[in-house]
Amino acid sequence: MTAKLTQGAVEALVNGSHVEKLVLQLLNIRQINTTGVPRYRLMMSDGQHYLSSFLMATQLNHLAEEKLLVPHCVCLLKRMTNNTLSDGRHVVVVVDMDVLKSAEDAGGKIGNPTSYSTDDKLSSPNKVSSTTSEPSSTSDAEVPGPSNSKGWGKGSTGKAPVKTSPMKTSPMKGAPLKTSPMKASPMMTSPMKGSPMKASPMMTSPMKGSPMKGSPMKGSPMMTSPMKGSPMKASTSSPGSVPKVMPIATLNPYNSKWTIRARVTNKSNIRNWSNSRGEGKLFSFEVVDESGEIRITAFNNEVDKFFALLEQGKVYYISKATLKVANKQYTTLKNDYEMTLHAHSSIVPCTDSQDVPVMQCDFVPIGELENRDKDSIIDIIGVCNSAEDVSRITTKTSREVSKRAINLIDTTGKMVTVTLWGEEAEKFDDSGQPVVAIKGARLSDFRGISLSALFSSTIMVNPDLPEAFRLRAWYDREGHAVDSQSLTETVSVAVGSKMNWKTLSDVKNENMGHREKADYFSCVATIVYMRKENCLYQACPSSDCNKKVIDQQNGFYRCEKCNREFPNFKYRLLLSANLADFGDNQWVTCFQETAEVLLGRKAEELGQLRETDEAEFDEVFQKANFSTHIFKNRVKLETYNDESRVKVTVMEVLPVDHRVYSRRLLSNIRKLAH
DNA sequence: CCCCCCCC
Repeated sequence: MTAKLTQGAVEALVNGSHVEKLVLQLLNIRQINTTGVPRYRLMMSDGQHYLSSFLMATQLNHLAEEKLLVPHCVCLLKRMTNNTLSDGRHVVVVVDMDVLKSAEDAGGKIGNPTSYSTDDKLSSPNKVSSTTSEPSSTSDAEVPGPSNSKGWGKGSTGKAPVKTSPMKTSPMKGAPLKTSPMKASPMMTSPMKGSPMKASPMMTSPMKGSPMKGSPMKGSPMMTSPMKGSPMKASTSSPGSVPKVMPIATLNPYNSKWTIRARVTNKSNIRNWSNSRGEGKLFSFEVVDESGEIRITAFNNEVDKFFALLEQGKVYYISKATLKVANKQYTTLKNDYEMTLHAHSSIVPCTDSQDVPVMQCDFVPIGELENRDKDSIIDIIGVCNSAEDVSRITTKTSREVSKRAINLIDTTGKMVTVTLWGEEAEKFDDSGQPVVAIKGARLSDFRGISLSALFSSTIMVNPDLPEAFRLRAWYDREGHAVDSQSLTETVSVAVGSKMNWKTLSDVKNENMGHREKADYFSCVATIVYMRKENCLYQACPSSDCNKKVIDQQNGFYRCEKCNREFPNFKYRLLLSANLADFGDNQWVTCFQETAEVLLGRKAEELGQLRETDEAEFDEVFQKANFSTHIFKNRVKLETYNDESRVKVTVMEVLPVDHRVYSRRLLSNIRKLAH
């Protein structure tokens, strides 16, 4: 049986129609880069036409790596971004896709598709007949390169000659694409309504714009794979030519004949300096293109010449500046070099600039900050759901500076506080819960985990980035209702103020619970034993009664408290557990809610499990054992039959990683232990 | 040629 392909799909894509859920047959797959994260280009057929300009988003690479995507398999394309390049060509970025039918099951090529490659509209050096039974992709050996590199394939690459075998790889990496934002936007998954900002002409590259299913915070291919050995590199070496636009990533101090076309992402104020070596004024700015980023500094005369010309967010042709090795101590940009302008430097505004990316960010999900090193420089994006008012503080060097702490949340359910300084603090407006992206913030361990903006940080409010659109949609849909757990301690965190931290030996040494009223304490401890045999009991099914029922052995259960018999009962948990910390251990009692948290299962589930699958029932306990939590406890001396002993009841169980106070406690415990 | 990155 042959699979049914979506007829006319290729034509619809080429015409820019909004299409979804296409069933297409893979005719060819090819890796288009040799280094970095692999990127695959697909040739797909709808049975009538084939098109080779499908680019697979990297999160689908596993399909290729698991050898599921082999020629003739039938695919369901669930999500795409359809990009029309400025020269009319199309690139369809496949964002989500399933393999419906293996190549084997599909039983060969379906129909006799002919080429519908839009590339054919252009003169192509390696045009291939569309009637070949095994179409090769050589008519478009490359994903289109940036800007003025219109040539396909032959002669357009630097290191490797273009071969004509269908599976050849090219040296191009993270190929930048031109895009028409208006064409791409209807296929964006994020609703444009209630978007962080009106769509601006400064659209990011389509790859950057590809929604990353499952991992919205993963960096885009652009961010992770700086373009090296791009076609543009070779183009500059053609003899007698004027300096061609070069990718920033290819600049080095040994070649002075270049022009870059780049967007200003961060422009400093003019600053004066004075030291033993002299005095003067300077400002610096950062620029980005598809390939990378670089910092540029202007001194004295160049300050006068260029400061007013350069505007943040605008694109310029820049040439004739001095490249020198960047001092990594002072820069957070991903470039080994930086630039200094001199008397002959040229900076010219560029008007056709929409293909130059806005910024290269590699956002770290807030929930992942805990795994990053203190003082590391990271990019962060989140919804600012609350913010402090601006305040003035005096630094250790007696300078006055404004500061404002803002709280960011994201889909990880975590919140982090970021401190903004100076002008950024003063002008920040948190109204409307804006999406805030910060490039180059520093991770601090102050109050647990917090972030601080630096002079070099770029703060973007409601940036025109796909991550921002996704966050906006998430926040408006559900995020606003999420009670995010803060990684940063705040005085207002109730849980912090209520915590009466004790080690288990403290509890004994201080005779806690011996007074008339119960004592409460919190500890970080590990479960070392649970009495699973008696952890469940059959309780009265009436909603507000948890009394143990007596099995009448006739299908009825009697509750003495309610003085009634019921045909059913409910399971309740009453779990005895032994907790240990580094110095001591303690038996505690966990009732229903806390036991459910520790075991990760509902009482009813566990009851069923015990009846039906004892092995899995045991597994639940195996899994929970030796887990470490924060326990909030009540301790009280209780007397049975003239025998007194301290009884500890767990009131609440909190995950260790969620509560910053535990970090402090854990650190104290570590100190004590040594 | 600068290189400050703050405060609770």
